[in-house]
Amino acid sequence: MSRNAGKRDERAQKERSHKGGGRRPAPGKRVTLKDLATYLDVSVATVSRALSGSPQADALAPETRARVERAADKLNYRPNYLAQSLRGKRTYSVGVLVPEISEGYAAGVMSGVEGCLREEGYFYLMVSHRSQADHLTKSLDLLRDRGAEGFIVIAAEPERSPGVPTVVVSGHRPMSGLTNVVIDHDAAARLALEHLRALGHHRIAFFRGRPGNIDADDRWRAIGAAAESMGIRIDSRLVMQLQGEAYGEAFSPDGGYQEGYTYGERLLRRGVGFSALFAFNDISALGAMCAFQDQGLQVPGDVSVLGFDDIGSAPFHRPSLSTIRQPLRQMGILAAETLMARLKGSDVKDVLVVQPELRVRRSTGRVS
Amino acid sequence: MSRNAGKRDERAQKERSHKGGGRRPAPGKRVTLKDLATYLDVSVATVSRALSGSPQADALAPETRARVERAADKLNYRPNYLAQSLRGKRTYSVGVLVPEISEGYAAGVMSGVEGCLREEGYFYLMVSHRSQADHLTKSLDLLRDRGAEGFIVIAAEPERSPGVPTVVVSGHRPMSGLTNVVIDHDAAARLALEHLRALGHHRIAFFRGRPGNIDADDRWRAIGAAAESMGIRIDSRLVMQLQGEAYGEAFSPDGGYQEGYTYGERLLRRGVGFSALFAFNDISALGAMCAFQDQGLQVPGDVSVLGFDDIGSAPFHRPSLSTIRQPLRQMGILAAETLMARLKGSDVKDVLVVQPELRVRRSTGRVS
DNA sequence: AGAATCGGTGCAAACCTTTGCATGAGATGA
DNA sequence: TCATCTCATGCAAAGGTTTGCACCGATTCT
Repeated sequence: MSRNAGKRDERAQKERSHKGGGRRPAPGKRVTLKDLATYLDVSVATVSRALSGSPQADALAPETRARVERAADKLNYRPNYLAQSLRGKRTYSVGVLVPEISEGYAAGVMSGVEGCLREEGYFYLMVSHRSQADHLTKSLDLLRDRGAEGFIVIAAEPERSPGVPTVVVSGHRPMSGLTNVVIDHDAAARLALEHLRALGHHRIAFFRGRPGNIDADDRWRAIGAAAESMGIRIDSRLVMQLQGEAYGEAFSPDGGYQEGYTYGERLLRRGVGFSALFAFNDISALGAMCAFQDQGLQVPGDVSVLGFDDIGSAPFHRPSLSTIRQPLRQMGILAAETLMARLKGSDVKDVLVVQPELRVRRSTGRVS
Repeated sequence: MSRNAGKRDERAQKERSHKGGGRRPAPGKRVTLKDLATYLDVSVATVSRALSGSPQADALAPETRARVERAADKLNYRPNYLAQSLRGKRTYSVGVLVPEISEGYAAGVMSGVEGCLREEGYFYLMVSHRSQADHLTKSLDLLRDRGAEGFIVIAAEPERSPGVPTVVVSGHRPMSGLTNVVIDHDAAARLALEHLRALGHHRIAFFRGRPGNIDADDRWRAIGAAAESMGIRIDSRLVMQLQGEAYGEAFSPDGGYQEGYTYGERLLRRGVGFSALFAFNDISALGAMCAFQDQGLQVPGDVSVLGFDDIGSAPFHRPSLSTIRQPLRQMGILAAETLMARLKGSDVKDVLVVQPELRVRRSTGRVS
């Protein structure tokens, strides 16, 4: 059983002809360092060092190293990730928490996150929190148990600081060891209201985000502030509070459109005049736009509609949708980069603000 | 150093008052089985068994078990996933390969996959393959190294059988140890063409899927077969081949709309008359619809447009889009369930066929 | 009373890798 | 020729868990 030393020549021959001397491992199983070691008749330590690429490798005889590399290649050795991580205490994976996997906002952000993480050699475990706080908390624990070195949380706010570096996209609540990436809501509100005012709108209707939504309150506050500073009066009868049942048992991605449609109709039925609607997001804006059109109104002739987000289909509705663009992908990139920096121990800002942009299309027009 | 037996009473007292006797582990580090064992003055084996929930646990004295459970609770023990997996050779995670994370088709399927996997206690590692075969192959290897017990591949086809149970959504190529979930393309083609013929359309234009698309060839074949059997002639001048640069360096989710728009215009410029368009998917259909409208045509008065997929916004365009519905979410559920079954060793079908549905809305109408 | 049985625990190996320290052989210098 | 140094490699522990087997004391049967 014990390794017998001083068999260099014989061993070398074995390797060349590999006629079962240092017998090849059983076919089904994965090749381990030990397999390689017995095959080459060296110690596992040597094999590990040869393959590690670490400074330790330089201490080895170049020839040995080459032999090991050849063998590893030939036997198709693949390091055991679990063992490596267990030993090294690194997993190179992070957890990503999204509201719902097929949700537009999250998907946009993720398109940025994904590329960045991959470049850094990180993998991610994804879980949807469905905008439920307890769900989120539990998932964070589960993922940390699972070795997540950090988190990116999208459109939700952790109750308490997770034990590891974390970036929250659209987070507002400051917390230690955590970075919030937020859009400048005040700028967004100003952009929107100034655009509408420039077109002559005074009586503006609003869709407020549903209560659980992470952006809802802040944005609404910003709208209030901007309106006040611009001398625009907000008529509470023209403010519709979205409910967003979308995350219930039977989530359906088109729920948002339907809700916009419903609230659009309801708005008209109130009989309070308005010439423009500033919706909470594009989806509800588009739903409302359909409702208006179905009631025989012209958009933007009779009523202008302004969305928020700038989803992919916005230019391809008729009329095309004017909206406040959120640079979702860029926010994702920013989040991922920041998390990587945090993981490397660089210290980073506690809050990163990105700027919205006004996209003027055809759904907003001069008041008639 | 060796554990001294026969200290029951003393030990019990320690536990109650835990005045540092079985000293609590250092605060910063995670609590391990060993910590628990020294704290309680039993062996790690016992602690493991008490917490394992396995049949072994029944062999323990109920009192011991309760003591361990209390302690685990008090010290907030969390099992080390890496160690468990290393030992047990189970990781309870699977790999999911999507074309692009924010892509509509994949997102729809994922919404089904996600819920099912979570219920079974599985996590998933997601990677996007960007429709590139080499990318896919490498990712499969990487994920397998990472402990993925199985794969769900969406909208791509592995070159060779991955070593582990796999389900391919929209896969066509049969392979050992692999299940394909496909839509019934023949039924879809018949549904579409019969609908259009019933409305009096004879001259029908088509968008073919871009070359790399996994469904493109099969669907086109099915369309050809259906047309032939129905005596409908396909004019090659009315067939546009989408290119789908969407997955290039600068992927943008709205690329598909733009492409549909472009090809819609091009179709008109050819000057070959047609009364209906059957597009490869909803996105390109909607793009084309905009192009037609911008050229002053009425949809469906002058030309009918039929999509494929039934994306969430389809009912909320004007006119609302008639389309062949693909039950994406259901396909995702099916895929996940099948993978779970495979992992449990049940034997499952090699191919699962789901049925498309015709959704008649307002973009298709009687030929004038 | 002695033997067989059984219930409750502990020991130690195994999973695979990494790495500090030790060891051995050969080379160099005095 | 012997001590010293260097270079290449091996030993063994550690990381945390699970589990087959062995063990010990107590009960039960004859």
